[in-house]
Amino acid sequence: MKPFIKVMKALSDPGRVKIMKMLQERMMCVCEIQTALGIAQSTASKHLKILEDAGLISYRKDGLWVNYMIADGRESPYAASLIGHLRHWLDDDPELKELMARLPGVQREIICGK
Amino acid sequence: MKPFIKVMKALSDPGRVKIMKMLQERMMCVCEIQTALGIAQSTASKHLKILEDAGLISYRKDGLWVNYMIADGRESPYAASLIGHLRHWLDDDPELKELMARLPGVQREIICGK
DNA sequence: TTGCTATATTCATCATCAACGATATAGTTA
DNA sequence: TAACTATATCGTTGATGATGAATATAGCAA
Repeated sequence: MKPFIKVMKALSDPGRVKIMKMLQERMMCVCEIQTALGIAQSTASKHLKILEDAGLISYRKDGLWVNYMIADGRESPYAASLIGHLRHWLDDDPELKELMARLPGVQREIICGK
Repeated sequence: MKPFIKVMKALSDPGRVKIMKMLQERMMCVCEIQTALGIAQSTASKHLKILEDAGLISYRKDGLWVNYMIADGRESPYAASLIGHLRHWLDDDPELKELMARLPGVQREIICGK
């Protein structure tokens, strides 16, 4: 029961759903996600941890950066199923569409390296 | 986005997931659900309202009783999809198995009509 | 080593939610 | 009509969760 509840809870927050939709497009580091959503760095980091605990995303370290990406779903069948649905679910949501349109302009080189 | 979040939130509570699994077996009135889960009547009623708001269950009044049942899913594609998955998900969960085993003994005639 | 940078963690605050008891409502029966 | 019963709603309390500022950690560079 617990793994299932974890996945549901993780996807019960609009900010985390937005992160999933963005990662569906490409992998991102924390500062990119923070900037795209306009939230504090600690908030972004915590959301990512919750998604990762649920088996919905994974990460790979690259020097100082941490690249987050959609998980392969091997860790949880519930996560795997929801990941699949989220590939098309909410595609018509106006707020998400606007976010996705802004996504190409969100690049770590511009944001972090000042 | 909001309807999706509603479905996820509704299924983020173990008690409500248990209600879904029980209703999958047969329709039930509030006092049966209350007894099966060992919770207060007001708590059961509130859980049912949350599930109904999410489009996961519906009800039919029968005199003084209110029979709750799994929704047909026409109200929300997210609800419809999760309802489908929940037909087999969590079937191996020990706590749920024990609950389902007790279900046949939970009958409104025995509980309510004292 | 020392500094610099991206991320993680801690802490405090505020909001949301689950729980129960008490009360209100709706429908039945006498 | 007046009781009785199943359910819904109202208040309140305690727990959980989201947020941001501050601090700690990890890794690169000089």
